[in-house]
Amino acid sequence: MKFSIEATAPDTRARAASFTTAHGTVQTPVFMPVGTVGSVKGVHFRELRDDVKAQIILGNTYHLYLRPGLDILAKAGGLHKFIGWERPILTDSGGFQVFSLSANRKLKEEGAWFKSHIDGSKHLFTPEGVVDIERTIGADIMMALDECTPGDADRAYARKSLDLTMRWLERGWKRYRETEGHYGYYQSYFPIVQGCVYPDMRREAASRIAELGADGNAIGGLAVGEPVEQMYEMIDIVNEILPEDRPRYLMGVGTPANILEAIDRGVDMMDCVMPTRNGRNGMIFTRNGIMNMRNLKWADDFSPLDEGGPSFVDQVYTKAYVRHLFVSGELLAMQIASIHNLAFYLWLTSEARKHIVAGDFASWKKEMVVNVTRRL
RNA sequence: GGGCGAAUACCAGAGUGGCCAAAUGGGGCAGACUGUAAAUCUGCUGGUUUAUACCUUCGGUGGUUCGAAUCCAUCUUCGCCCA
Repeated sequence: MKFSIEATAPDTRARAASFTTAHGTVQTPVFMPVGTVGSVKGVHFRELRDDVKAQIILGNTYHLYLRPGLDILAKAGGLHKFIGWERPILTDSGGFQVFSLSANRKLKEEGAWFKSHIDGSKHLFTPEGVVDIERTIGADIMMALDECTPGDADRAYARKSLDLTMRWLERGWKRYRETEGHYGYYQSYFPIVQGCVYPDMRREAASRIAELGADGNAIGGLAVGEPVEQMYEMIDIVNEILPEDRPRYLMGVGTPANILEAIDRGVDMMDCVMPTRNGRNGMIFTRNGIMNMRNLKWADDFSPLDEGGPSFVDQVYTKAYVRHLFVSGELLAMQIASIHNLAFYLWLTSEARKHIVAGDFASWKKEMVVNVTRRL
């Protein structure tokens, strides 16, 4: 994977860069829409590409493995062909499901046993097996299998969890190095720094991962219950160590303000379900603040959803109409909100990039964090 | 003209002497959501700025009773049936 830095912002770790995969080049900082089961919920690819301007999207190994299953994905020629998305795809390993489906899984040295949420069947996810699955999916960026440690874990648990994640990483990395893509193109493999909220563990994990020399490196296990200031502290600590000449991916984060703070601390890639999930639930993020579209106050507000916003839905639809759609439970409400929020997130990261290049990122960020946090 | 039945909070609809400010559903209002088991979940929804507290409510009026949404009388309205 080719990674090149075009500019760095003074007094911060923020940088404008780009990396190139077999399915194209991605300009960073970048927000990556989440398409767990091979679909960014409610958003057509034409909208995703032309309106949202998504450069790369996520898929999920656990979900895709269960459905449609590897046979179908292999027959289709990989996920890109199956879903009709020609740009880069990153797959999460199932490590987050170790966290979010904790009631339905059991961790062993060999790997993570899951009880399928669909039919109750049992499945073993090993670090090696996950590489194999991600090879079959054909993701441009494959994530290592990890345990996403809860943010409130005590030291003892975090220690045990990190050690397991690191042992899994060695195994997954080995399998990655011994195998090749099934479809004739190169795939990257990103390790994930864990260590909960403990600086020493984070440093240790980051150091060991830095030595691996992977195409890019990820920070996981954040925004999972710990205070936001602790999250920022961990990002700082880890990014001090992770190599500067490789993309850094902060997994699963976050709010618009989180994203700006992460970029400030040297993060290049981010993903989160927030713009789509919260969008479906009526929340609209804008550069002027956050709106709950179900609120009565929008009932007769006929101004555009987000005047001057980056998406066509921002100009075409009024707040009053979008509120009406949400209150009425219309599908269109969720589509509009998802398109808007994703377009806003992508706008936010591309705007951050512009200001990094222009050299005024720090002041722009400071003001923008206040704006995007406001409740309208 | 006669007979029967029904009237409960924004709506629908339980409740048939005290545990009823009144089930449940809908609607309404607000909140949550961070590598998606989420078009989901949680609160509130008579008034008193807080309430395990008080006040006002179950078509109207008048009774019975220590106590009535619940029993009695009567009126009103609506529905069904017979003329």
